[in-house]
Amino acid sequence: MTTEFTGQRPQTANLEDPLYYLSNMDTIVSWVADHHADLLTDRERNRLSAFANLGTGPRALLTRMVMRSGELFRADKLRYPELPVPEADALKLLVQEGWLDNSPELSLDDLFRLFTLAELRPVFGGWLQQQGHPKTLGKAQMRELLAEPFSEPRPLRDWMPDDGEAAQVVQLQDMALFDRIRLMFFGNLRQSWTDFVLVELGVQQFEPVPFTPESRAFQHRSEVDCYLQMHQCRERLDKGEPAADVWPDVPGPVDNPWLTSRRDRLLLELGRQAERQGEQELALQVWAASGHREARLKQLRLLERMKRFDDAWAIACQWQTTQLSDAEAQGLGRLLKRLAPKVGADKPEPVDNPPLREFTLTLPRPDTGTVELAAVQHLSTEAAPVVYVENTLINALFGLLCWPVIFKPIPGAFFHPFHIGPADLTREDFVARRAQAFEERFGLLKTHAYKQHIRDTFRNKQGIANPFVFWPVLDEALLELALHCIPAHHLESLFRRLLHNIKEHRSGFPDLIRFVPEAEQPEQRYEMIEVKGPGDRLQDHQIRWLQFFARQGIPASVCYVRWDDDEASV
DNA sequence: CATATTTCAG
DNA sequence: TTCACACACTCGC
DNA sequence: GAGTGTGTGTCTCTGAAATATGTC
Ligand SMILES: [Mn+2]
Ligand SMILES: [Mn+2]
Repeated sequence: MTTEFTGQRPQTANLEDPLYYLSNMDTIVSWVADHHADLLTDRERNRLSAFANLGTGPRALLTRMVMRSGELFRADKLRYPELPVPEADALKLLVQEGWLDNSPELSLDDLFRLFTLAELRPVFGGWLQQQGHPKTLGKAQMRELLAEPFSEPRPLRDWMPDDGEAAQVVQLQDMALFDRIRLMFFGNLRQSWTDFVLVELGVQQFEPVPFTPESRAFQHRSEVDCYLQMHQCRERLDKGEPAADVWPDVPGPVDNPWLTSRRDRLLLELGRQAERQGEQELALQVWAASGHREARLKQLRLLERMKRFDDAWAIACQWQTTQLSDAEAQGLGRLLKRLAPKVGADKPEPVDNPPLREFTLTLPRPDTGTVELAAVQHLSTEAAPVVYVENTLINALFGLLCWPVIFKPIPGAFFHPFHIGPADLTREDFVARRAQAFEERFGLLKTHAYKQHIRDTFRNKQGIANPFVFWPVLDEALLELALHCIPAHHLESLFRRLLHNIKEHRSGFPDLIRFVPEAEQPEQRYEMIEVKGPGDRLQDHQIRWLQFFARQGIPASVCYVRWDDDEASV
């Protein structure tokens, strides 16, 4: 049986093939070798071709190990009856060919991951007893006590000299290469070999978007390196390594907008940790280097707290002259208001924000369930049903109407069969590259044809992944209510604002929507309601949507809930 | 011995 | 191994 | 009011096996 991919796209292997995982691995390896060879070093190319030339048994066993977690394995825990050769033979060959190291140095942590408590007790029991510790320690406590005196890594034989038949431990030698090809294939490190299986099981369905074999996530090796290096930095931060130690290893500015925004996010997080670790100057420096909105605001707030008002004022004024998103304008506005008196400048003109409709409900405290559900319970009637939809409804209507635009086969947007959405969805030029196509979909909103398009898409694309459609919360009844009650020109307003900044505007919608199908005024057939429990308050992006609703005449309000047994707040 | 958590497989 | 949201705590006015 | 940090549900599914941990 051939394991080559057939045709234009990588294929998922049938699960009745006991070596289905090997078939999938071969598919990825040959796809990368065919389409990304110029992004590989000579050594990497040779390694991949050596892999392809391994016998079925060793290749399958190596693949199993690559798919499992970690790089260290006990030979006695590798049991795969589907292999055509004994595991021991396959292992021996993999060691010979340099894919595995059969006597790796093991740290104490490695040892504790590889062996069970019962296996470790005989090894360290004596030593621990000599130190006066009880013999019944748990694994974590044992490791804690041993960490200091046994900090030196050593081979397994030196850890367990008494155990004549101690299990063999092997270490995978080229995990970095397998991660690299996975990254080049998927364009991210979040997806993996398991995507093939989930598709085959039918758990996940993807829109089949045609793409040319030249389509790929990376054009230059330096981009792959940059991605991998930033990923490492992120992992080190997550592990708790000091920001000052990680900062020197963050790649410098790049001219690729996608990698730039990933770098901006990394620097935002690095700055947060720096500040938490008391490194204020480092935080300022890192945030200054990040183009992320939140990084800029944090830089300014920190300067403010350090009483460097003139520095902050200068940066803020400079920033204000650029094109600001709603969120930026909101955050910057608050800062300027506070900074102005400190530097003796005139108070900035107050923005006149539209008033928001508000009302208060006093409800019995529910013994179970959230405040939103309590509000639904109270507000929902036969004639005016209320549904808890948050972001899902408007996003879904948009995703269904604009389905063909979202999955338009634009160069570079799709490059493997497992895309939830186009790779450039949150990039600056996403809409510009599809402007005409979006206008055509919006044109449908003026013709009443849109309802049928949305219904048809709902039925035809059922279950297929779409970045805007969360299928489990949608049903025919909800869809029909929404189509009946929300006027087309309201939908157009909502969708246009959504498109104006997808990343910032796809969330922040009110919790509830109330439908009043029989209302006479077509524009009064629904209302969106944000529920706020005691102690909760509107978030910035919720406020921005609510203000937008108010300006557009879209019915919305804020419902403040009080519990009727709560004396204090009466 | 019962229960929670982690890992793996498909 | 993220994202969106609620909730809890702090500070200065 | 504003900023910050934390917890929670959810993330792409389901079931089984291994093992850590707590209680008796
Ligand atoms: Mn909510
Ligand atoms: Mn709410």
